[in-house]
Amino acid sequence: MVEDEDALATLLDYNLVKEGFRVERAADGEEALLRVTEEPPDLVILDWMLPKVSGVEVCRQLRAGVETRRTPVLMLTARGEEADKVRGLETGADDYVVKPFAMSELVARIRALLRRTRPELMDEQLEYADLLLDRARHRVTRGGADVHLGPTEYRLLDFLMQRPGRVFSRERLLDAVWGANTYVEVRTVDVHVGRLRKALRQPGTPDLIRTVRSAGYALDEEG
Amino acid sequence: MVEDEDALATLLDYNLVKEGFRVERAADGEEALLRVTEEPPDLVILDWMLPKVSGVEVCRQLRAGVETRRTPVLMLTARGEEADKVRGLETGADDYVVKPFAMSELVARIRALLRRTRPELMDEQLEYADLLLDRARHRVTRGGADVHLGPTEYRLLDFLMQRPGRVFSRERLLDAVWGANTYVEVRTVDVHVGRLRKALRQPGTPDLIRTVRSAGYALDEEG
DNA sequence: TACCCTTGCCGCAGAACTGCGACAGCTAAC
DNA sequence: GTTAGCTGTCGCAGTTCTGCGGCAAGGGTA
Repeated sequence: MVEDEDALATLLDYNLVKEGFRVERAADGEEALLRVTEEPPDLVILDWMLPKVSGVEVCRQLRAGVETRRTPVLMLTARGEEADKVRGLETGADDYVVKPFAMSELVARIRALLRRTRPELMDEQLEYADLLLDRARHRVTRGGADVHLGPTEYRLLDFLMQRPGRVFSRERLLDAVWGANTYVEVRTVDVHVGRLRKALRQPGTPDLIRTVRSAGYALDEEG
Repeated sequence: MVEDEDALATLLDYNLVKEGFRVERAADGEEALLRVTEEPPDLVILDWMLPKVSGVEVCRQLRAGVETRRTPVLMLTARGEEADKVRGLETGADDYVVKPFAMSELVARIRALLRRTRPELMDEQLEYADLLLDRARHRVTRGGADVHLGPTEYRLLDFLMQRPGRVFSRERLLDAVWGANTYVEVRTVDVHVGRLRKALRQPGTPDLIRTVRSAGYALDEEG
């Protein structure tokens, strides 16, 4: 999200996180361009009016970059404020929302955009080994058998299943699963990993969570 | 990092270390120039305003030195404080950040700069001979076979693989792998090199670590 | 060849790290 | 108001990892 107005940024962040998105904010166009190459996001929400580098310019540069060419961009504009131009989408944005807007509309448009451009992100099902996580039904099964998880364990597993094999530090997991601004003891991650393990445990099947000493955890067989 | 203000220096140190960087601090320009030739860093963070020798002058001298000519420099400036000059980059800095800044921006810029100048430092995978170190997965394989390493051996190998063939003194390895401010017996390096050797050892394959008598060790096939 | 410096490696005690059970506070539903 | 289900912490125990002393072997030199 590229938004210079703090109040709106906070509001967006709060609501999007609630909707299950992970949000990174840049306060101006310059920072945005930098961070985008640093860690390419799945979608960019871009305010039209920005300090330093305008939203339009940011968009243009995103379209010019090899890495970022296909990153979907959703523009935020004030009513009347060049709305027609944006409507023409000559800026290269994939969609736009006119301020003030209903949060539900924004979320709907984000979802639509992601579904169009990155269908795999919106997958209703995540799969790894004999694990299956059904987002729509909010259900997890292992080898066909139902697995009951608490909300936190569910989110933890969802996150791990997005990038199997990759090791995440406890801090990273806290950010991703608990949210960036939560004050929670780091070791708590251990406990929830433990609970997840226990819930997934079935006789004769291997532990799918690998502990990497002094580094973190990964969804991965064989340790 | 060259920064005279203790509070800021501490803050930077804390955050950069948290991001996985190794940080050395010099409190003024004179000390900076001394330390830089002594042990060339991968990147220099340089405050514009410094006692004794100004940041600009330090930068100029860095550019003049043979060893340090290509070292990336990131300048810290206060708003307005000659910001335009810096922007023009006539100082020779590769990038700059205006105080006050968000830590995330600084980190992003550091990463971007390093990726540009020293891509091998940021690689996700390091490779040498039949050795493969996957940073994301935190896994090491030799000839396809998994190798189990303790945390220290892992870091040691990571460091050696960044510059294969180059010889590092025990002191240098202590700094790089254990951290700058650790009090550890120098000979301890021997022990960990030994353990690393043992872990990497496989029947029929050569020892990839070369001992250079009275100098140190290198990742290198015996020659 | 004899001597001195350097390195490899073994074994150990202490430190560090992780898994797990226990527990109290909290929330939401009944 | 009660209860069942979750959460976040703590403390403990078991395991792994570390750093170091010591000694023998290896290398280089006079």
